[in-house]
Amino acid sequence: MAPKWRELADKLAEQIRRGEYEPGQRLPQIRELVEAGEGSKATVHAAYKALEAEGLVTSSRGHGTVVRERVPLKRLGIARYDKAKWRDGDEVAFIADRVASGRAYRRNEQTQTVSLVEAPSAVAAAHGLEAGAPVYARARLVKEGDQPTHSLTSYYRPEHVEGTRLVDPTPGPAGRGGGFRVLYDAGYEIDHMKESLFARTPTAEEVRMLQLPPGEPVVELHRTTYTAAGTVVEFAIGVHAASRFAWEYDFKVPDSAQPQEGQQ
Amino acid sequence: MAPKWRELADKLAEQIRRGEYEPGQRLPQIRELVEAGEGSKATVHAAYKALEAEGLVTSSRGHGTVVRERVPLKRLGIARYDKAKWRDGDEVAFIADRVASGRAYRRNEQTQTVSLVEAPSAVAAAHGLEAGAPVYARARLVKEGDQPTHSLTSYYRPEHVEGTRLVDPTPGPAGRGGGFRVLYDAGYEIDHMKESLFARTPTAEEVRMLQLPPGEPVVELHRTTYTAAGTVVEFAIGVHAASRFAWEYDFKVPDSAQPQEGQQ
DNA sequence: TAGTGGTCTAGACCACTTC
DNA sequence: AAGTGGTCTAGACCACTAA
Repeated sequence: MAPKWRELADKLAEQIRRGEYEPGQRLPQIRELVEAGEGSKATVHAAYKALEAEGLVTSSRGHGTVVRERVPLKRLGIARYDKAKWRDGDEVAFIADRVASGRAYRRNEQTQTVSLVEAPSAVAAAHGLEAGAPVYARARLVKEGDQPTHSLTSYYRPEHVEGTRLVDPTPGPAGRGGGFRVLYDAGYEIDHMKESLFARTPTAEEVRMLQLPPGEPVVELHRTTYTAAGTVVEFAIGVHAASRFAWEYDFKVPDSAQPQEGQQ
Repeated sequence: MAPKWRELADKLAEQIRRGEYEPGQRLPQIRELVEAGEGSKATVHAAYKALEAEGLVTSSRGHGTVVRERVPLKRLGIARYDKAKWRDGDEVAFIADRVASGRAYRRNEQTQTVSLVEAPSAVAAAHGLEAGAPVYARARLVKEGDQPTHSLTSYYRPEHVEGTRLVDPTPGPAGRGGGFRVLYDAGYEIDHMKESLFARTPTAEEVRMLQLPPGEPVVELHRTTYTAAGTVVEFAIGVHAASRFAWEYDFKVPDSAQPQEGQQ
């Protein structure tokens, strides 16, 4: 026998899925359900909290508990890194995702801080440095309108970026073409990348910064960018609200018994 | 001012991170903290529940609340699909991950059911069929020892697999080489793939089936497999416990102004 | 100011594990 | 049987939102 709060949550979830409560609509007030005999206030509250953790509703004091909109995922393919965008065009590289998906660019949708820090171990490993070696960290919080969608922190070796716009701590994108363009102009043309992804529950700090609904997981993306010579010129860590993105990769089925073939 | 339960949870989380409580060790009993003046039982319980949702501890009745082990992520690269493994070798394709990471193969670590179903919309879209068209669904639950790690359901078009071992509903891997080998023998050699990933909170059913700790997210993987001619021969949906996997992809930075180059 | 969800208490009782 | 976390109640009070 499931606990009472679980049964109530399941009942409400079922009603939401059947469309009896539509996105944007309010669920019954907690006190109403208490009077209707669904349990004490704490019990009903536990059920509402479960629904919130499962991403079905959001609650706010003074307003009520409303059914969440189901926003379609933004699909991120590797085309967002197309050299033509940042090398030849006017686009700012790290808003390429948005451009690719047809959203308008608005100013000040990104805040940025640049600082010289001691490399955390993952960063040091990617750059082939010892832990604690000095690296430049360029952290930005990317928003879509008022809504933060992800944070992205790039780490650079000082000898690659000192004297460039990248270490100029002016808010906003690093000028035309963004960070990849700056590296290109400095003689470091990016050539290939490795992306590594995993999901986890957010820290309390991330919940605050990304304005995550309770229970929403995050996807952490580690991106290592190499020149043709194999030098790592950027290692970036992104933290994304899970419900807003999907990642897509195309590749040939490898065959270690055959020479490498062209990329899909 | 954060709620009392949040402050207590943060205090304990900090102690865990500092190593004052080591993995496997018990946290203080709820009643102890109540007596120590940390709040009422409900308050302390709320803090413990938050720690559990954040993946730091697991609680069980009669036993206590223990700090979780931090198991290293299994890294999944595309090498796990290497043709040499399933075409030439003895390995069963869908245990290739395990073999690659040095784990022994044990029998009966996989249950399997095969059935003819009406294609859900995502499946129909991938195969270029109309929703509701008949497809074979081969569902398995992959375990490592007693611990389920992910479920994987493959969808095939009937004309590709009828008469093969794939539609023989015997539990266990589909014989030497697994599903890709069966398709190969039937004249459908796989050539390239598309993988699409996103994270979400699990359904109640998935929590049960994958034995997920409360609050643990899942990663859903959609894998589309093509022949060289571009025919989709398999579309698979995997549901993975988030804390156990990371995915890795290598790729060239695309350049739409240049001809395609070799794959990294 | 009225109405909403959120927190907190004190205590009873339940369900599971371990001995 | 003893000890653990989990559920539940009844009610007080707090914090935020909207009219």
